Amino acid sequence: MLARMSTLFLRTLREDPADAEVPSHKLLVRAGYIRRAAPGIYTWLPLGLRVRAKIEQIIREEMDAIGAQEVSFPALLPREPYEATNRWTEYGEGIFRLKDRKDGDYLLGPTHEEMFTLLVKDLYSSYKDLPLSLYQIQTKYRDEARPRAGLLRGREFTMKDSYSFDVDDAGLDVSYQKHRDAYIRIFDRLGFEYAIVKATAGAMGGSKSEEFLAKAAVGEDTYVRCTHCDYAANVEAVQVRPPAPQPYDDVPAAHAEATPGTPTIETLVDHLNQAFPRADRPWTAADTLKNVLVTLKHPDGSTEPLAIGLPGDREVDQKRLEGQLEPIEVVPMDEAELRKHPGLVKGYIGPAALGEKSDSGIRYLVDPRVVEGTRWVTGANVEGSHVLDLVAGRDFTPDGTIEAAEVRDGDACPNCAEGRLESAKGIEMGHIFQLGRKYADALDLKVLDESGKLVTVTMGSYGIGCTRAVAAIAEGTLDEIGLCWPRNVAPYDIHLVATGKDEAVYAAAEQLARELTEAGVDVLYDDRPRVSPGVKFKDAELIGIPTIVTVGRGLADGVIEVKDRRSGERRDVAVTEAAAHLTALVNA
RNA sequence: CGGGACGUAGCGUAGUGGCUAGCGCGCCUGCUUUGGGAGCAGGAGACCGCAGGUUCGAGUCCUGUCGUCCCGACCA
Repeated sequence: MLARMSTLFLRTLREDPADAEVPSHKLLVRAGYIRRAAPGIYTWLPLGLRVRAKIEQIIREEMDAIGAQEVSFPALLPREPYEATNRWTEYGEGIFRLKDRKDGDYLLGPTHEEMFTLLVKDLYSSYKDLPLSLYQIQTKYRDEARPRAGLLRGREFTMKDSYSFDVDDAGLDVSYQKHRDAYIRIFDRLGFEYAIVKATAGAMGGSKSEEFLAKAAVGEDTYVRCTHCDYAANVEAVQVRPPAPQPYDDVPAAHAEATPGTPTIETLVDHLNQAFPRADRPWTAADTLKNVLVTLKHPDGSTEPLAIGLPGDREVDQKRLEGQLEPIEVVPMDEAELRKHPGLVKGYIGPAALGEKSDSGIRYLVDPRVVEGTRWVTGANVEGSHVLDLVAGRDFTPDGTIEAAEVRDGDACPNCAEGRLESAKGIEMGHIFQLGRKYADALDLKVLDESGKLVTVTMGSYGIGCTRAVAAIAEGTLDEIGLCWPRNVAPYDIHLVATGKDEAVYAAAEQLARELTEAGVDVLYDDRPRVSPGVKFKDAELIGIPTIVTVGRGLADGVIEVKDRRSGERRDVAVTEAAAHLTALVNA
């Protein structure tokens, strides 16, 4: 494949677009890969389309290699399948809905679990047909509240989504592992740094789930990894390891004390240290039990109050909380709602007024660190009063535990004894789930087993954001002067620049381009006759093809210049050797 | 949905209520130039986001609306 800059549909921009903030977004627009068409919706220009196609091809090859078969569903979908799984409602405003001329409901597919499930149900009915893995690379639509960072979070994007179908859990484990292995090969080939982390299942439902995160400062996901073992998890999925129950025989009975003017943890700790100083160590926020009230909003519109008890030195992490409650939304309880529970005194709420068996009847869940025997200072449910020496399991019993507290750097690793957690940001590039039987149940996908009995199929779901991958790879590889593609995804193998106005230069460059193309090397040839060398070099660096070859003043000495875009290293190569040298370089 | 910033030519921008809305990049024509975003000369290109309003007069002031970016909320 040979493309000529003189005719390529491309216009590079000298300045950053004003509406872009993230480096990959700026450069993809400046270098002429994409153009914004609408909020979160992009037009793909020739260069961008080639990168996307290369990424998709790598994904395709690795999916085919594990025996997954490619299909293609429509993007425009009827309402009914999504009704059966309740996602027409659960997805809320996140999906684009439309009507046909007969007033029938349609949607632009945000994901295709239902369609795959129904297709398999249509065609297969025996355990002998399984296992089966199907995939598609297709455009998805999600009406994001806030599209951002160019391609990183768009409202239209392409995704490879695949689904496995197995007759039992052991089979699902195998299918999951095959996909996991394929993903590792895919992301290795795509050429960027990533981490595999434990994840929550989110709106997809299901149990076991892992994410592939590209390491990036602009990433929207925060994950932690252990300094000691190989534990890694999205913060949403971190499960705190509860400490052992503590003996409390020598703890005095709980006693309420006057703590006037202490509605916040900070004021309370100050007061404790002044009024009730301890001999061994000062009071800290970690000695207090903070009770936070939230309102749960169910997809059907109903609401429910929830109280969360956690150590006073930790904030509630709403993402973590919602990750476990999905599709329920969580909002802080407002004043009006709080007033409906007269037993609750803002700033002085304590466990005595909480719990399903209490007067308030509000479900009370605590952080896993609040184990039996731990002693706390907490609200006495009276203005200006707190209870000291309140012992979990002795003086109060919560309705259960919940992972709602923020995860912090330095927290103990849930997996090993020694390790500490440290956090980093990442871009979610891939997500694999064991869905289990959620969709098969809802849509009645069953097969006959060996004994002629109907069994529900168990499924896995596996996604890779292709358009997001374009941005994430760009983000992870770019430098101060432009894009800098890994060889496997670069739009062309060689950027060939002819400088000057000497006819011989263009003739030599033309011949080299031809030789390379015949050897199967993709060449972007800058043949623009009246453009100055500086412009050509800047454009080449901006566009970011890994090898830049210049035919110019060296030609008189029989050499061309070969420059590595990333390292900037350059070397002269004899014209006569050039085609062979470059072909070997590209295929290395 | 809340907070902030902002909408002027393809891109980046200037513009105390007052002449024909200015500049740079890019684009077109001609001549010169050709190893680091060239020079000179001449051109084309803008219902100043949209809709109302105030005013003798609005890019400029007011109201509304749409849209963009950032932070938060939300979300593979």
